[in-house]
Amino acid sequence: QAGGCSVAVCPKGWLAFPNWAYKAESSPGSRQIQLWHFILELLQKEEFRHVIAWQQGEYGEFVIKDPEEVARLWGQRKCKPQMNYDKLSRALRYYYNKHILHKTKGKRFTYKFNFSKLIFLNCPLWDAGTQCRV
DNA sequence: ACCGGAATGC
DNA sequence: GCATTCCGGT
Repeated sequence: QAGGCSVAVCPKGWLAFPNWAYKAESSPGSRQIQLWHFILELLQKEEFRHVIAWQQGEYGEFVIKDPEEVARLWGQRKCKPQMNYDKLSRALRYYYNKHILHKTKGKRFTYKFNFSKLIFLNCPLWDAGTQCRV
């Protein structure tokens, strides 16, 4: 669609978020890949469903099924072979204050995206009235 | 497992 | 600004 709202299949039904969320590399220039972007990239692909996947029920919630494998893949992308889940999870924790992610308390390896915040922060052409709906 | 401060690098 | 590394604390 014009404006750039894409739709992806998730176990419960549909997930909608903007096109830029799908891109492997950040569009302008060639900025470094960001972790939340990489996470969305893995979630998008079925081949990684056994490593990381959307959680049923809660919109934007996902479970890391194989933490060390996700860390290995992330380290591979960033050329950081010493990457592990301890370090990766610290990076995820920095997203809490930015309201990009938060932890689902009580559920192991489970986090939740705040898509509306991501859209609001990173898609300046979108105002409050043009929210993406399912 | 999960949290968040501190130092450091790019 | 966005992690990476390390780590003491819950």
